[in-house]
Amino acid sequence: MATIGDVAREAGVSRSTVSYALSGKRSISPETQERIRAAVENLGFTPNAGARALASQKTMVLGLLLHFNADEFAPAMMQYVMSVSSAARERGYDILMITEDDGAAALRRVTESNMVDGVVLLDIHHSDPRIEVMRSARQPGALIGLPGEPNGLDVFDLDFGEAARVIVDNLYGLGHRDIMLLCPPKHVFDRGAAYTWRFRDAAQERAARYGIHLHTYYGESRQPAIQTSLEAMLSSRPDATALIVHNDATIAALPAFLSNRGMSVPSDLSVVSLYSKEFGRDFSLPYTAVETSPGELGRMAVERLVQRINNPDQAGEPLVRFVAPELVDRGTVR
Amino acid sequence: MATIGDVAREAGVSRSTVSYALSGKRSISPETQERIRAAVENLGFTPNAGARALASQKTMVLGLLLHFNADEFAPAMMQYVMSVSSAARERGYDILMITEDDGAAALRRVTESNMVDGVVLLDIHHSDPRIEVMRSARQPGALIGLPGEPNGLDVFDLDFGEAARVIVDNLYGLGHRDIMLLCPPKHVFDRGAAYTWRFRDAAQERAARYGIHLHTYYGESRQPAIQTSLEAMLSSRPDATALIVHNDATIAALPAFLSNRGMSVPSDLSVVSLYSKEFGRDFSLPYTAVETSPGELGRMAVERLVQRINNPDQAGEPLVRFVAPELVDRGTVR
DNA sequence: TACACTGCTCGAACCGGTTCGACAACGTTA
DNA sequence: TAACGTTGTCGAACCGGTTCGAGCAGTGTA
Repeated sequence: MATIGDVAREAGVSRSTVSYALSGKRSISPETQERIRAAVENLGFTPNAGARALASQKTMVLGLLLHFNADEFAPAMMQYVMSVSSAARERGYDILMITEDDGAAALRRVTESNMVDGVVLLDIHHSDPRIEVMRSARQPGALIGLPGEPNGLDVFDLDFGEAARVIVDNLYGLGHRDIMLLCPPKHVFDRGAAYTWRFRDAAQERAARYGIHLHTYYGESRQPAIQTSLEAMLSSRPDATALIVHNDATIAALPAFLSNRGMSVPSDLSVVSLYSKEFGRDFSLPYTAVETSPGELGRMAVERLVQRINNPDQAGEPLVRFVAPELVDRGTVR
Repeated sequence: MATIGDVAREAGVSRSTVSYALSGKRSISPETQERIRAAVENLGFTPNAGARALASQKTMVLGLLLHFNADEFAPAMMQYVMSVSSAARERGYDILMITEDDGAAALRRVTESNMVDGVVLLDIHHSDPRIEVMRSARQPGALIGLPGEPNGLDVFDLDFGEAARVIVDNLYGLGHRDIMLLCPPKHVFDRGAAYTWRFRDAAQERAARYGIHLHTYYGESRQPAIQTSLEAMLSSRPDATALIVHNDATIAALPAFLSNRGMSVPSDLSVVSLYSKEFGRDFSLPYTAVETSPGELGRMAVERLVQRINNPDQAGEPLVRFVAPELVDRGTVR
C-alpha cells in the first residue's frame, strides 16, 4: 500500500509538501502540484484513515445510535437511518451504526476511543442514560427525539403535542364527538418514550376542552396481539366515529384488519394516523396522517452536528427544534 | 483525554508495559497489573482507536455495503442490516454502514483508506462492479447474494433454485395445474439481480417438467402500480388456482388487496411466497412461505469474515454456501 | 562458581499522516 | 544596496498506540 512517503519520493519532494498539496493549506507551485498529482495517481495513493485521524483529530465518521428493541418497529426506524446516512455522506461523513442493547456503554466506547466526530442519537427516552454520556463527551451530539432534559444537546423532533392538536381540531371541526385514540404499547410509555406522552396528553387535553369523548387505548407491537387488541377496542366502542392511531405496528396492520372485519374507511369509521410518506408507501397505507418527516429530521440533525464539529465555539446555544406537523389529507376522515 | 502515557506515569511503569498489561501479550507481575488497572480506572483511559488502528493494522470495524435503491424494499433490506450488525458486535466489531449510490467507489474508499478490517456486501448483482474492487482489496469480503462470478470471495445465499422447486413440487403435489408466478419488477431482472433469475428459471423448468401451466408476471415496487399490476394479473387468469409471489413490496400489500377484492385465501386462491419470519410479522403476513433466513445469512457472513481476518492464510478456499429453503406452512396452500 | 533459563520490564522504533517554524530564493520598495 | 515581504519547500516534532530486542534479577542446574 502506498503511503505519503512513497508519493513524496516518487514526486521528488518532502512528505509535508505532499500533505500541503493535497490539503491545500499552503500554496504549492503548479509544477510541484502536478508532479504530486501524477505520483498519487501512479501509486494509487489513498490516505490511511487511522493515521489521518490520529494526526488531525478528525475521523470524518458520525456515530448513529439506535436500538432494535423487540418493541421498536424496525421499518419505521429505518426511515431515520436512511436519512441520517445520506445526509452524512453528502457532507463527507461515513456512518458508524451502533445497535447495542447497552446504548450508554456503547456511546462511551465510541466517543472515548475517538472513533467518531459526532453522534446522532435515535429513539430518545425521557431520562435517557445516553444523554449524560453524550454531554460529557468531547464530541457534539444531536438527539432525534425530545428527552425530559436535553442537557445542552441539540434536539430535533416532530412537535407531537401540536400534531395531536391538529388531529383533534380537525376531527372536531368535522363533527366527531366520540373518538378512539390508539397509543403505543403501555410498556413503551413506561419505558419513558416521551413522545408518546406528549401526543396522548395533548390529545386528551384538547378533547377535554372541546367536550369530546376521547377513549384512550394502548396497542401492541406484535401480531397476533395487535389483532386481538384492535378487536377488543372496536367492540368496546361501537359508537365511536373516528380512530386516531399513534402506533406504527398497528397502523401497518390496520388495512387488512378493517377489511377482514368488513369495515370501510371513512364510511364506517374515520381514521387518522401519524407516519411518513415512505412508511405509508411501504405499507400501502391509505390514511390521512400527520407527516412525521424522518428525512427532514435526519438532515437537520446531521447539518447541525457538522456545523458544531467545524465550529466548536461559535455554534451557539443548544437548539431545540420542532418540525411542524403537517396533516396530509388522504380522504379517510370525514 | 488520558493517553497510555498518562497511565504509564500514574502507574510508574513504561508505556510498553501498560500496553502489554492491557493486551496480555506478555506476562506482567500481579502487582504491576493491579497498579495499571487502578491507573486506567482512575484516569478513565480508553485507547485511541485511530492510534491503535495505525499501529496494529486492525480497526475492529466491518464495512456493510448496501443500496437503498428506490426499487429495493427497505424493510426487507433491514433484516440483513440488523443481523449483520448484531453478529458483528458479538465478535467485537463495529459496523460502518455505507449506502452510497456508487458502491464500487465507496468500497474502494473504505478499503484503501483502511477504515475497515473486512466488508459484507448486500444486494449482489450478477456482474457486480463491487466484486472486482473487493477482490483486489487487502481486506476479506463476504457476499450475501450469489453473483455470476464470485471471483474468490465467500458467498452466502438462500438456494433460490431449490426454493422454487420446493414450492412448485408442493403445489403440484396438492393438485395445482394452473399457477401464477409474480416475480420482482422487470427492471430488477435487467439490473442483474441474479436471485430473481434463479428463482424464476427453476420454477419454470420444474413446471414444464410436470406439465403445469405456469404464468409468469413481473410486479412493481411501488404503490399504486402494485395494485394495478395485481388487478391485471388476477383478471387475466381467472382459472389459476395458486399464486407464487416472489416480490417483497407486493407480498406486503397483498393481504389488503385480496381482502378488498373479496378473495379468500386459500379457498379462492392458494398463496405461497418467500419472506423471513420477521418480515412476515412486521407486515402481518399470513402466507405459507419459504423462510429467507436473513439472520442466519448475516451471521454466517460475519463469522466467516472474522475467521478470515484472524487467519488470513489458513482460512481455506473461498466458500459458496447456500441456506436450504424451508417451507413454513401457514395454511394458505391447499 | 559458572551458567542457563525464566519472568518481568524498559527503551526505541515504527505505523502514516499533519503541522509548525525555519529558510532559501525572489521580487519590491526605501 | 540594504531591508523587507512573499512564495514554495523542507525537516522535525507530534498524534497515541504496538512490538521488538535487550537487560536485569532471581532461581535452578552442572
